[in-house]
Amino acid sequence: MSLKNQDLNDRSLQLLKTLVERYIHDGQPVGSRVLSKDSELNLSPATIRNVMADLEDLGLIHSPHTSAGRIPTVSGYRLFVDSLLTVKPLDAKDLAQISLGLSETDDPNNMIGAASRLISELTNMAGVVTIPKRETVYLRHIEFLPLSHNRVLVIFVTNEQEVHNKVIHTDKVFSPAELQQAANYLNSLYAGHSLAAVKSALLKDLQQEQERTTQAMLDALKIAKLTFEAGHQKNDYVLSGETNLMGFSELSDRDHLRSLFEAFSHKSDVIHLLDQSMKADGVQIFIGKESGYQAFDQCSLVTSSYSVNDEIVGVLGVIGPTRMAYEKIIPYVDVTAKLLGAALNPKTSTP
Amino acid sequence: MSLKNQDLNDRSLQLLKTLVERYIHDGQPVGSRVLSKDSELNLSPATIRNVMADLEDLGLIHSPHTSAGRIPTVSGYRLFVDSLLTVKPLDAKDLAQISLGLSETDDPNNMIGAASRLISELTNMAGVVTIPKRETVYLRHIEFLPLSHNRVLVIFVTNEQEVHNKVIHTDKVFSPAELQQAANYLNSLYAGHSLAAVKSALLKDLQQEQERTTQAMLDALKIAKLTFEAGHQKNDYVLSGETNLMGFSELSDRDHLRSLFEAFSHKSDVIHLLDQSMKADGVQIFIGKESGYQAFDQCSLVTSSYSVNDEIVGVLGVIGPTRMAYEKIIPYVDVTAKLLGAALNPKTSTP
DNA sequence: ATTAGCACTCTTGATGGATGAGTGCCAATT
DNA sequence: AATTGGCACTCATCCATCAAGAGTGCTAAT
Repeated sequence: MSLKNQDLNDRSLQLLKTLVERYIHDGQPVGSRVLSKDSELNLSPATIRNVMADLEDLGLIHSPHTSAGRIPTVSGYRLFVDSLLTVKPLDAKDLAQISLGLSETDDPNNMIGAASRLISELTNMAGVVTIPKRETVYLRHIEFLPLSHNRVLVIFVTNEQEVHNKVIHTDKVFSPAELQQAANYLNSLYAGHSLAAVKSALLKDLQQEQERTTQAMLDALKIAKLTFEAGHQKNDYVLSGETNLMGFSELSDRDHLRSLFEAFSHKSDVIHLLDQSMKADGVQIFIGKESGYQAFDQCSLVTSSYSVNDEIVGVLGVIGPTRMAYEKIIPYVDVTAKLLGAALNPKTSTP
Repeated sequence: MSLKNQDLNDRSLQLLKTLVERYIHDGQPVGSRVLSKDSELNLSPATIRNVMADLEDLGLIHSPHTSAGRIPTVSGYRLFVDSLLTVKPLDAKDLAQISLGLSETDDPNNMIGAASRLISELTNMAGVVTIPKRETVYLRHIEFLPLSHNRVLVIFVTNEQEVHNKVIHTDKVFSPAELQQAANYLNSLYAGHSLAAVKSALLKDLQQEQERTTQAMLDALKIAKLTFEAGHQKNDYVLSGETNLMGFSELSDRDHLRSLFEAFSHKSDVIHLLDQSMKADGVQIFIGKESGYQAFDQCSLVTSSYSVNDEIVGVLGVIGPTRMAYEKIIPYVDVTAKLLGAALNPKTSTP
């Protein structure tokens, strides 16, 4: 009745491993017979059955019905990926494909898209990459153009080459010359400073300025305040190859598939999930219900954060059915994330 | 044996109409019995059957199998929407919802997204709106920022407030001051001209300039050439509520659904389809295979172009199953397109 | 501790009415 | 000449039954 020895000896683990591998490979519940033949250990099906019963008691596998084989539970998968998995190194061809795919463009935005497409094509699942989000954003340049009435188009550039624009409503109507002057003033004052620094300086300057300087400068500061008061960092991601997910029979349930795609549209759930993996570096894995979101019950998410200049700026990942070839997917994600980080690294000047 | 009178008398048309309406309403093939009760004309099922046989000979309806009722063919639907349909006017609540939804933002891009979302929510199908594409695009302002090496970030504004940016690779390395000077020069020369005019002027000026002016001006023109030589108008659309399509049993076929969503990702097919409706104004309808694209075999597309200042700039549409409530969808699309055009119209100054 | 044997359970697929909806056609009716 | 009632016929759908096969759990033997 009581479990023998340690609850999990090497043999049970070995069997769990081949069971998971086998199930991942052909998607059928695996029974004692096949497992007996598949495993190196020469054991009869009957013995295997005993071990399987133990594994089931531990909640690592379960059988969908009496006369079917066993399939891994979430805990089973977890144990598998954490300690049993033997990762396959990437072959040279794939590596070349990734570097090639990433080197096709200069524009960071296109590069994100390319990475997402690449990882989705390599894995035949859905690829997802978050838009880079830097801790410290430097203001590089700001510019104002008048629109009708009191509306002003603001264009500002952050970091190297990230262009943002928004429309603000000012208290009064400004002439083009006034706006030009304001931009010059603000550029001289704040260019090269971090956005956070600009915001706080702005508040301080606005108070002090009130007493000692010209109306024009005051106006400039007010406009700047309107510009920066709402956060401009878009929390967003690029998704590719969603349609690949329609090919997996395990996600066949119409409603499941629908809620999955709805989650992709709403974005917020996915973003929250990706944000979690942002903290850690290295590959992270959410298996099935571990994600905590209904829609992803039948899915696994393999992610890795990517870094530019040793700062983590985003996450790259793959979404697929729980039953995926983790030993291949993990290196794909790992390498692609690293290469993406490298490709995003602004080229250092070589004189 | 021969068809009586005119091939299609009023009665057959009347019956076709109620048949289509009935089928659209509850999705079941409709038989002679129900049709007999449903239609105003007091005819026995037997008579109806004769008429139905005629309609089938004309290719307007067909039956999926011997003992089922009839369903409309593409031609049947076509005849229905072209001449039989009685369009339902929009009720006030929906109208209010549309205007409200469109008035929530200033930014044209957000407005396109809002329109797409609105039409998809109102119809419970997929909404699609093309990014406005004007015939004549005016250059308003241009600006250069140096990047590393010989790369330059170009920011230019067209029309009222459309901001574009791209990275170009110049022949030589420019200082910030040189770039500033070039921008000033180009702004004074070309601001306010149409992009087409700028492009041709550029070529001419480049030749003439070669003989008579400074190197700086020549450089400026060269940079401008790099900027404008590739088209920048993105041919794109915003899609919403795709997931609604998963709810329709007639699109149930996994592979059909998949190829539909793949078409959405590739975009090119959809764009081509939408471009076709761009030419006509008023509501256009593609039914089933009429679109010419495999993926849309089971779908209908109801579109209307929308205009700003009497110039057609884009298309708004709805994608759903062939069996949709055309009499409701058509006014939805019609009105939303008109209101979108109005909302996009730059506000005229009111002093 | 391992294994052979065996009874048992449960899915899957095939088979075969029974039911009911709907048609097509023919002869009778108006 | 158009309409209608009647009737035989065709199919899809539903449901029950049955056999085959896979896999288990338990027990007794090794």
